[in-house]
Amino acid sequence: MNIDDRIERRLGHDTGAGVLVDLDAVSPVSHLESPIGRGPAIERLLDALSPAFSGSLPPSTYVHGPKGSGKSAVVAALFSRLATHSGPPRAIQTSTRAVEPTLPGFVYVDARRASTRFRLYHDALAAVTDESVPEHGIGTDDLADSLRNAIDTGPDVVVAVDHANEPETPSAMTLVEWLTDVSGHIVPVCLGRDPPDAIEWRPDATVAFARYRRHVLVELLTSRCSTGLGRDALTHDQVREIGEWASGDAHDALAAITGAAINAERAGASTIRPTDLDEGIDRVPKPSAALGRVLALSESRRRLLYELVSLPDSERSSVSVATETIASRRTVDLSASTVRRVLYELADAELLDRVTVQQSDGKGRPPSRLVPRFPTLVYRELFDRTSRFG
DNA sequence: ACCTGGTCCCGGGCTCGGTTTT
DNA sequence: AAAACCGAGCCCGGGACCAGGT
Repeated sequence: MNIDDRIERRLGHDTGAGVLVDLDAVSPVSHLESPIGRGPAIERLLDALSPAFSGSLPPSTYVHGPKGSGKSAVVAALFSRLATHSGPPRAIQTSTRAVEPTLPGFVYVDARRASTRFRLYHDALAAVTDESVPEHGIGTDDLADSLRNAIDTGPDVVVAVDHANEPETPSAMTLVEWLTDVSGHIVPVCLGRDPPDAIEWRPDATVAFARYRRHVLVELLTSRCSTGLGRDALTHDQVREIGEWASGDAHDALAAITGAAINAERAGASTIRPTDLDEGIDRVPKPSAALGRVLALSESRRRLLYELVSLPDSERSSVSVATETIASRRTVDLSASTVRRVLYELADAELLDRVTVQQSDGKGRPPSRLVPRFPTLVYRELFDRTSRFG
């Protein structure tokens, strides 16, 4: 038993009696195999894809709706299930008897991790072949050729690309062009927050997601808490309070609950106390960026944000002060000038807010305070947990 | 005029798969 | 077969320049 395990045990992580039993079960960044309360939306998606079940190609489709409305959860779960029903990869294709019409392949990729042509082709190819795909050292066009070969020799492929039109991801239009440039046998399905008339791309079909209705969100939260938290860690009234506060955004609601549970856990409490809940809610800014966006950043940027949210307010009072202290940290190996540039980039990407302070000491343009725009408590915990293993 | 904060851009170097040479 | 080399994408560093204040 190593030291971390011992500490974990003292923290009650593996006793089963703790407040936070399974972080993944309540975390806003993990999705269930069977999403809760989105039956009608799943039906509408299946309606749109229905030509695939009778042997023809489904239309290109744009799935849209606000943050935390279940788009990713539903499409990821649905595509992963559909993939098990579509014909197995080419090798066995010839020996299978076609009892039912051959379904196209179904592939889900996340534009947050595949924001360049190279990465998009890489992830799509990795999903349709068993062979390993090089991460570096090969040209984008070579990768496109490999993808074309893989697709044109088998059944058509429906590729869902999640998180289009975010600050650090390409537009749906661009993603679709990248895919259709490779092969005419790819049907694109894009997911995004912008309404259909606000984007350039003209899909054949659209599927809209609405915010969770209050009682559906409460049902969702109750279900996830039942597996993720200790028994009676959260009262029904508390769940309702969160549901009320989150106004239909499952991401924010789960982030608040997870934060509250982390807080209670650290304090050694046996249930989530009102102060824990307040703290959990307090550490989810509104509006909040999706935690998944932060986690998709490169290692160096995640490290930088971790250091930033760990700073006391006084050291975040201006970009230059924050730059100086972060750059001097031993765990950060970026130069001060890069830290500064990245902080401005993150603010531009709306992961940080720059709040200009009006204090007239000194000359020059007044500095601005940096305020994180994502769930900081949960972020710190997730960062701590993942960085524990090298 | 002067100062500091903020934006934008690009050259260079790093890593790593593929290719050529030894 | 091994080693040297090449070129791909991507990240870092930093400088030029613009914006907004005294």
